[in-house]
Amino acid sequence: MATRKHEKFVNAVQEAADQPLDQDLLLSLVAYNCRRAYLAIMPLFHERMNGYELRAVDFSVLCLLNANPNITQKRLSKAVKMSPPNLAILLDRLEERGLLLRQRNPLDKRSQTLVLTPDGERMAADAAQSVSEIETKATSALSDAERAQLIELLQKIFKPTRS
Amino acid sequence: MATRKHEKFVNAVQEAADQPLDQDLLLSLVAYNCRRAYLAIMPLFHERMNGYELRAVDFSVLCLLNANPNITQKRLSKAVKMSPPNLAILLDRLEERGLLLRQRNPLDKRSQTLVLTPDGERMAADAAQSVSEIETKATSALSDAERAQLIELLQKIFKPTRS
DNA sequence: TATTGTTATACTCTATAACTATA
DNA sequence: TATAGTTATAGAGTATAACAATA
Repeated sequence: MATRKHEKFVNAVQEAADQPLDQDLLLSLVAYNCRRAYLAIMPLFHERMNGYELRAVDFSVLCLLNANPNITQKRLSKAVKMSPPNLAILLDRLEERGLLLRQRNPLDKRSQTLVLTPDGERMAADAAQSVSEIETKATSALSDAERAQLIELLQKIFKPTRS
Repeated sequence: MATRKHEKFVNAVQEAADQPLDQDLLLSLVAYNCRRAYLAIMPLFHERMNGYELRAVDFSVLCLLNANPNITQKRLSKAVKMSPPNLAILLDRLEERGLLLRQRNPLDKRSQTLVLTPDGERMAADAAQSVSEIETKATSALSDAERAQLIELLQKIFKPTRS
């Protein structure tokens, strides 16, 4: 009967509403947990980086250029996994803000080399300090040893094993 | 002199080109490593999920509805961290494909409850099996114990500590 | 002919405002 | 009045094709 069926449905809906959400399958997947942890940290990151008007990629670029002055856009593009067209406009913005300089590569005039300006270096250092504080806060549930091990395990996934 | 300065620049560029990229700072950040590991796994995921015509979110939705039949869109929306407008069109697509059913909630006619169809359940099960295989492959550099510990450490970051 | 970087453009994702129907 | 869901739309992020300059 339709009423019988409907009664069953009402019960099922009521039970679903009372039950806590079962996420066991997703929570057993490494990728899903990586994403969740990342999404948990990033709001703190964004909040702090707003003060510098930097997005995550912008921060990555500043860090890489600070540690690797005079590399080409090509190498930077590969490092930040950003396509050359999209990197170009990111660099336009940072250059307009006086944070970096594009110079024609004297060894191969097709390419351009990148260096931070003194302002860029200062911002890279300041932002890195802030990010380090955020990291500590965001991973406060972990001991130093756990944090180190977490990073080691994550790197096993994406770092090529030299053997 | 300009030539002297230029010579220095040429040397700096040459040296930068010879040097391997220094990414130490970024690699010391948990969030960065989470993202890198995630990005390393996802291409495998996408490749396999193309066979089912499912994106990551679609897979999450199928998993959650399989484990939690008859929950409302509201609860699902929160679980997958997707805004109601965006979830609506995702559900439209899955419903059109005959994978799920939207039913008016008899206990509160403003809301709708969601259930997978038999086809939806089958696809959820098949896709979950595939994803489990991908996970094994993508994390093959880790022992079972390491994999379990990695997940535990990640969850410490985003799971609320009940204390 | 191949490569670096740019411009233009399209596509996907995500976010927000305004509406409807129920409560 | 407030809430669940939808529609419409705008914005950010990402991807691709075509071009200029150089190798």
